[in-house]
Amino acid sequence: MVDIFLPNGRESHLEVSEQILNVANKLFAERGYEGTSLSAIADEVGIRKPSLLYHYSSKDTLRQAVLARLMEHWQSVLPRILEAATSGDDRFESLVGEVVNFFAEDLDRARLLYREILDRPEELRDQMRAFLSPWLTILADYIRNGKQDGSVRPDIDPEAYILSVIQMIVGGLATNNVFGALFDGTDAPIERQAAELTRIARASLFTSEYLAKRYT
Amino acid sequence: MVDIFLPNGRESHLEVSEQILNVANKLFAERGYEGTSLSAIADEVGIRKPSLLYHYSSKDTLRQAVLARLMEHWQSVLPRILEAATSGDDRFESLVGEVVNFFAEDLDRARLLYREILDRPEELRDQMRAFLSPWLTILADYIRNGKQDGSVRPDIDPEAYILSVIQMIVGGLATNNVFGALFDGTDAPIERQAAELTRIARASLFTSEYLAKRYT
DNA sequence: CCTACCGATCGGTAGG
DNA sequence: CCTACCGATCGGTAGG
Repeated sequence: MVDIFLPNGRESHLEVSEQILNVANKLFAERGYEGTSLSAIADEVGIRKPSLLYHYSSKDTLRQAVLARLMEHWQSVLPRILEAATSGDDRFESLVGEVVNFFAEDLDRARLLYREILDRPEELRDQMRAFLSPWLTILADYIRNGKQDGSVRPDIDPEAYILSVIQMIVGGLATNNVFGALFDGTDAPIERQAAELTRIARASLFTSEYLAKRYT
Repeated sequence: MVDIFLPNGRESHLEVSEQILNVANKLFAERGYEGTSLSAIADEVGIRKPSLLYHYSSKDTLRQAVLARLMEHWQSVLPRILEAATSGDDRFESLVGEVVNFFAEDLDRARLLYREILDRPEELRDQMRAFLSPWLTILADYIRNGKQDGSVRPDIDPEAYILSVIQMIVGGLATNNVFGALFDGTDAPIERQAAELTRIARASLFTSEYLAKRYT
């Protein structure tokens, strides 16, 4: 824990093990796990590969640490997200907005998560179950209640809807630099895509009667 | 071009270069480009690595050939898709259905495409522009017309909507084995997810007035 | 935190 | 289509 200028030019006031985590997160997201060497990570941190292996005893250990930190971060914002979903005036916008913000504020989160899903589906399926199931159930029940009182469309498939919307948000942001580049203009495609994602999620959830009452 | 039993047990009646393409497509989709060695591909085909390099002079050449074949295949079904989009009675279902079918009939297509987008965004952005722009323009105009006659929701962002739906379909199918496993039951999650994706796309596009007239 | 080093595997070539 | 082989790089270890 020293304040020095690193070879890469950035001043550091972070523990080395945390710097390693940050660099690994970035490179794994950009180039993938198999496409990133331990030397490349060590270089960008400003240490040698054996020094890296002192902090994380293997490449797989480092990968798990990066993924675990993402999941912990996600869990730390979960209470706020769930509160947004079940109270307040514009709860739907708040809910989707919180999820969008979490991934939009660091697109590498979306890219890393998507890569892990493609690389290790069995492991991620278990992780997603652990970190998503609690509020998947809550939200699905919430949607079913909405069907009863007529605010939610009757032909919706609650679980499939929620998972599709999550996937649409994460995937849409992870691929924003490709799909967003197909827009006419060249300006601010993230906000534009995020806005349309929110609109799609809202319009496909609520009945027009409810929307007319709420949003006019 | 001989009919023999390969070491891997599958009878072959394909040109070797086509077998290589098939195996490479599968392994690139499953493990990624960096996670797949030329030896692994050659082994599964039943030849040696230098023989593979006779057909494709480098690993990158092979990657480009795999991607090119996917794009050509996509272009070959494009006319049918565009026809479905602009004629017939239930044109919307046909359009989305064709896109869903293309990727659902071989999930490795979706996985490969998504991996390429993450691995090489600049290259894929150009490819997507070439293979998507022609009908992105057509469909966007079509949606704008729908705004005029009241069949399409006025607050839609045509380009962002189309690209979001494409991403939702490709991403939803590429990650189906992970997200689909979170459903209650264990049966047929692809059809269930595909059905909900179609519903979301439809409900977020049309006005309720138009849907009431069309689907009752 | 480092230097020095390990066996294994990588993409690719020579030559037939 | 093969065997034999190349330099480079991989993840990881020994030892300080």
